[in-house]
Amino acid sequence: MTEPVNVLVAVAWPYASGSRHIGHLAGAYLPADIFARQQRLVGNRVLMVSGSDVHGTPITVRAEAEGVSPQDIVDRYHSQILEQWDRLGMSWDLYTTTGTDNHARVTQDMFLAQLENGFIDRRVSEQFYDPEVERFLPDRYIEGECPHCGYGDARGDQCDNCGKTLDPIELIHPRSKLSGATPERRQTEHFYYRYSDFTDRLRSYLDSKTDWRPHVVNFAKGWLEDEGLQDRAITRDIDWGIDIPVDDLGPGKKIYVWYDAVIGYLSASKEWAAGDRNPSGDPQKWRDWWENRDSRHVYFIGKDNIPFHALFWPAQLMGAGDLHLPDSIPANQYVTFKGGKASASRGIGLTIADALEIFEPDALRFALAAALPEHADTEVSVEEIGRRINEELVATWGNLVNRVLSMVYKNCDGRIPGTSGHHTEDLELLATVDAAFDAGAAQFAQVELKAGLRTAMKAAQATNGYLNATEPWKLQKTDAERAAQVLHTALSAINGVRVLLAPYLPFTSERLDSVLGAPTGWRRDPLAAGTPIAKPTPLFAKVELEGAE
RNA sequence: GGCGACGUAGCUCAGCUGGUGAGAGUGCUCGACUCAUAAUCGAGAGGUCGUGGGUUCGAGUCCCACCGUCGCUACCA
Repeated sequence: MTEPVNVLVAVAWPYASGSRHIGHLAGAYLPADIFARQQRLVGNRVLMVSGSDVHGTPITVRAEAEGVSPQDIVDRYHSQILEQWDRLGMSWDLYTTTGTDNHARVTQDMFLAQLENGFIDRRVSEQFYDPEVERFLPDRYIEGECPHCGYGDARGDQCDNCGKTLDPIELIHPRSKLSGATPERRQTEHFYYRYSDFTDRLRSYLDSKTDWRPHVVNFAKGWLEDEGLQDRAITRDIDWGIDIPVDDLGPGKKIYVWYDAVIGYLSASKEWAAGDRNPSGDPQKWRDWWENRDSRHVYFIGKDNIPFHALFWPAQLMGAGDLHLPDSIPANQYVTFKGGKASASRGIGLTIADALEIFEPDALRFALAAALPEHADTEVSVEEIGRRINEELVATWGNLVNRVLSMVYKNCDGRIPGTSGHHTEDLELLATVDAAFDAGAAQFAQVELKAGLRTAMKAAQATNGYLNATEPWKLQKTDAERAAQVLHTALSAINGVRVLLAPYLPFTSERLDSVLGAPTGWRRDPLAAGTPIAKPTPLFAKVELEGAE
């Protein structure tokens, strides 16, 4: 085997406002968890981090609408998200929030380093201001009449009716979404990050990423094509956010979300190192991932997040010092429902909570993993998820385990039989399963998780075929010794397949530990003959889908 | 408007740097089997690879145009 590598599995930070839907799950969280689990089995040192993004205008607006504090909103959704991760089997090394003191400190340190290095400066600009609620307004909080189509409720950034991109200045009869007041223009001073200084470095950085998915690298390069990256303000007139570590601008200003959110990958790594979950106890352990050229950083995000992770975040890292840049950003496309992008706020598709009401966690993970939008938008529906579970997961894998365990239980005194040698067909089956580990490892290295699942399922199908060919239920009557050999072989194959599937199906794979023992790595372990087995029960129940959805 | 991705069997999708008769899963038909959650295994039917041009000895795979779908368009993150 190759030397263990330090792998950072960095997962997009969900916004702690509103419910997550299964598009988010299939887009980022589930593939991250599958990948992380497989990498741990391979023997790599995995650090999988993420957390809830607690800053941003929408949270403050929602808080005001409900008459509670932003922290109340954050607490509500963060705990809801945590509970769902638990039910889904997400194997975080740390899932934190951007609301910690640690995150504020790391963000401020990075800000100061970039300021010191000359990549942050101050500029004055004009912004829209709502005099009634005394707050500066993001573009999309200004509404008015669209100058192109006359639609009355166009937002300041875009008209939902004709789809044209707008500048709030263009709106006819602009009004604040918060109060309805007519916005005023006021001057305000902010810190800007000089992203434009990094255009050339980013260009060669992206040019070196020849193995990235085409849609990711093309999209990122598209931003650099013309005049390169633009500098962006990284502070805001807002009172909910991280304090600016220098007081040059006066009160009422904070660091803005999208500058600090990506820093969460680093701050969470430091929080992990300093905490109880770091087995080494060394608070400097984060350096093994961030200050190590041989580590590998893989970012799991949806395609809407590509600019932030392929451009802005690398530029921030470059400006802060010698920290490890993203090695791979296997951004997924979208899961669609009836042709539309999943969106919890628009009521399209299923929320994670809805899905967990209908499907058991492993079955849901299986169905979504089989439909990951790795290369193109992928259509899913409740019926399709149910079909995948019943026709593929239950029929091929669940039934295989059940039929073999049932025969072993009945015919072998309830214990794993030993074996007195193998026939050619036995060895062929085991060789097929073992070969799947090599094929699967190659697919995981490319983060082709859908293909990895197919590889595992093919091994399961080969085992079903082996049973139909050898017919141990007949041998039992004529040649019990050979029947035991066959069952031993089939169970050994299952022992391999369950490891191949373990990244996808953590709960049910673990249920087999009592019979097969815990996996020791990305391989098929030998069986422990004589291990008693209980009367088998199916790993998965079929889903009953009544009528049309 | 600009940019990007996608458009391949009924359905959901693979097809890498162009090269023997276009694939998988599922569904459908037929057959085998009955240990197993009416599950399994085998065989078969089923496709103008969006449309029209072009490059090439040869294109699903490269180029152009068009049609359709989706997304992004920098103050949602």
